[in-house]
Amino acid sequence: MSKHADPKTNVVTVLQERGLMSQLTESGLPEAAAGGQLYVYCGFDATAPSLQVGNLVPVMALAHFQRHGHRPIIVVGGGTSMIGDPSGKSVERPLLTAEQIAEYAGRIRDQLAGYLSFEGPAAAILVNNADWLSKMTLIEYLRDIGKHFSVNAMSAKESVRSRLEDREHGISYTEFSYMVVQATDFLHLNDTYNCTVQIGGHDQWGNLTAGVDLIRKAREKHVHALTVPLITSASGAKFGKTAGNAIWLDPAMTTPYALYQYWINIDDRDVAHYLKVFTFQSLDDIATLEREQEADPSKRVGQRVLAFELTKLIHGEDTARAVEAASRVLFGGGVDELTPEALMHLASAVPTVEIEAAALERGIPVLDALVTSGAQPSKGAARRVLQQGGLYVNDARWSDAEGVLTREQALFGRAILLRTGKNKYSLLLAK
RNA sequence: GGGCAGUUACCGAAGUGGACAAACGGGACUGACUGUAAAUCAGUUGGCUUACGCCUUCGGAGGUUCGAAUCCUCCACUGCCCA
Repeated sequence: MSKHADPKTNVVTVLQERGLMSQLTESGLPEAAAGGQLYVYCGFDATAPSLQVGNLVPVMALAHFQRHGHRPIIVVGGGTSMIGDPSGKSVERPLLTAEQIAEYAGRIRDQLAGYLSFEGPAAAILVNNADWLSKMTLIEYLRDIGKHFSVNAMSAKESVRSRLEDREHGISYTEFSYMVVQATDFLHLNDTYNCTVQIGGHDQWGNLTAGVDLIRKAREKHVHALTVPLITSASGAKFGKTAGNAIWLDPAMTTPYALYQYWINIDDRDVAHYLKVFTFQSLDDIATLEREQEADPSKRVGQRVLAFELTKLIHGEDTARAVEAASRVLFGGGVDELTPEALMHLASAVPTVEIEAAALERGIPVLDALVTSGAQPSKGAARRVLQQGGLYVNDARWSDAEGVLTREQALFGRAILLRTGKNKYSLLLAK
């Protein structure tokens, strides 16, 4: 696997080859990239305490830029998050305090540590747009920025137009201004760092070009905008979600085990595509994996590499090995192969609930166990699953709703492995 | 400020006094088939209960009624039109 890009290859070509490019302004970015170090920026919302896997697409694009010697700038949207992008449908925007944003910024930095280097000649820079947006006066904003925007042009942008036509929601003046504010960011970064490239999601195109236009009008400079594609899945399921919940990069919000499992379960048809987009594996290596995958799809070689690499990038190699091992026990040999050491690995990977040894001695009603372990939201739901034949205790189907779990079932005298459905595990562990 | 329309479960959307825990679709869950895949088929999808059943829910608060998601009053929010 080639970790470092061939510096002679143009970064734009690389992005294209890997399916990381959707739209690009016709402003000569490939030539500019070949001509020397560029500052490339991408903004991230600060409304959630963590990035999610969907955010990794622009992150990968930034990482490729950095590996070609360019400097990434991460903008935490402390200011813009308070306004709300009209392309997001949610109306309510939490007003975050400066402390919260600072905390989120720190987390984002940690989460990106596996992707971007914050040291060296191409060190990534992390800034908060509240630092400059909150200092701007209304008069300055209207005179220096607003003057360059035509309402007619703004109204024509997809993000605004769709809301104007939407009888249900409409659009507030605040949200309407979003693109102007984002363009202000670009202008500021251009003034401060001579930043000339902005990256964003496909739906950000209108906002990115607003910045390009502003810099052209206000500074008579030509800068670049590039969007990464919206990642889709072959089955039509939303990318980056399971059961409607986002896959977060924060291990407290999505466990590394769950993250690993998410990638292991990727549809065959998407594997090669995702390997290109989300890993740094060489295209040759990916082609090899693709051939192996075709020869024997049931081995999931592609998914295994995808899951391992992603877990490693996000949580580090040790964690990746641990969750890989845990997954191998659960979906390979099963409980028969479980050793006391492997059990400890499982406990750190699978959702685990500690119980009193005495409670286990007395016996725990199985339905209660399902609820306390968090495997099911209510006893009714637990009963339903059981009646449908979806409950397994230590990998053996369990059909007695009145049943009680005792030390007799416990592995090594202290652990009971619960499973609902095909692959949702949880562990009860006596102290 | 005035007028009109709307707010139903995870989402969309029916329901306009009793047969409503609330149609239908999507999503999700479970099973069969499989490879921890896809597709397909079947079932499930408010809480408690072995069950009879009981309890809570149709934007919020009151009211009318034997009985309210449905009628009335006030309030909040959203959209459209007028000023």
